[in-house]
Amino acid sequence: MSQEQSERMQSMCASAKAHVDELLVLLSKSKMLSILYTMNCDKEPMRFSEIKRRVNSSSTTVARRLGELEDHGLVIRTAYATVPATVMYELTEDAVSLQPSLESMFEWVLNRADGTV
Amino acid sequence: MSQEQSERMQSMCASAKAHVDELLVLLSKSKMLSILYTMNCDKEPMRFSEIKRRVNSSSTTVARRLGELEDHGLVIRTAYATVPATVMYELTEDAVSLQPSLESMFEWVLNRADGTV
DNA sequence: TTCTTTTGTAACAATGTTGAAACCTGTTCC
DNA sequence: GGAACAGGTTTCAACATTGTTACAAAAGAA
Repeated sequence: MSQEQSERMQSMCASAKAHVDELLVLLSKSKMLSILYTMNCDKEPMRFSEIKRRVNSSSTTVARRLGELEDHGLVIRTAYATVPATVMYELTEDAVSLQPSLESMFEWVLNRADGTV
Repeated sequence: MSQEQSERMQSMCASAKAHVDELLVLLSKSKMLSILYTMNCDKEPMRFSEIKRRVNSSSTTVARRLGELEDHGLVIRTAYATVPATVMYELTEDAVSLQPSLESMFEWVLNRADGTV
């Protein structure tokens, strides 16, 4: 960790620490990293069913995660009045700026998984 | 995500996918990211009590996480026969190679937490 | 002898999380 | 009218996770 970073941690007030914790809890929820990773694959907005299919989880969980991401301003939900319904999800700029870290994290995970096979 | 990366994902066999999932579940456990981040602060081995103090969690949880990390070859535990007991934990090379991603992830989290204060 | 310390573990009650199943909406097709 | 579709929500029972408390070991200090 950088010197600058650890200094920032130490000088943080209680409310900032709470926000850091909140974000870490958010990112640590089940399927959260997979959802973010998946949504960055195609840079385009993605449908609910497509996300669900790719991360291989229940509607309930996917809906919960997407809701949490929306609450935190990390995804934007857009509903179209088609029949049947079409809803698109896309990452906000803030979320996109997290992607490089996430990508190299997945790179590490993929390498590690290869090794264990 | 890189073209290469998404190709790798798609061509993965079931067992590799299971390993990826397992690693993601591991990294998503509570306090896990904090522990890895903290242990990278000082590049030196760290005592149990120091880790516990810094991530602000119960002995039980910290012990569980460190055990899981050890099981996955991400930390090395060394016990010294002092009285009272001294036990040092340090990151393995594999874990150290994850740190750049983790650092930039925390950088993002810190920036985001700053903004919300 | 009893207290103290570090580093845990075991048991357990409380709490949190999950997915399955049922249900809902709105519109088009038969 | 009834089915079908996407995209959910609600409910709920099963399951997972958490922290608290109690305990242990080992040896030096009081």
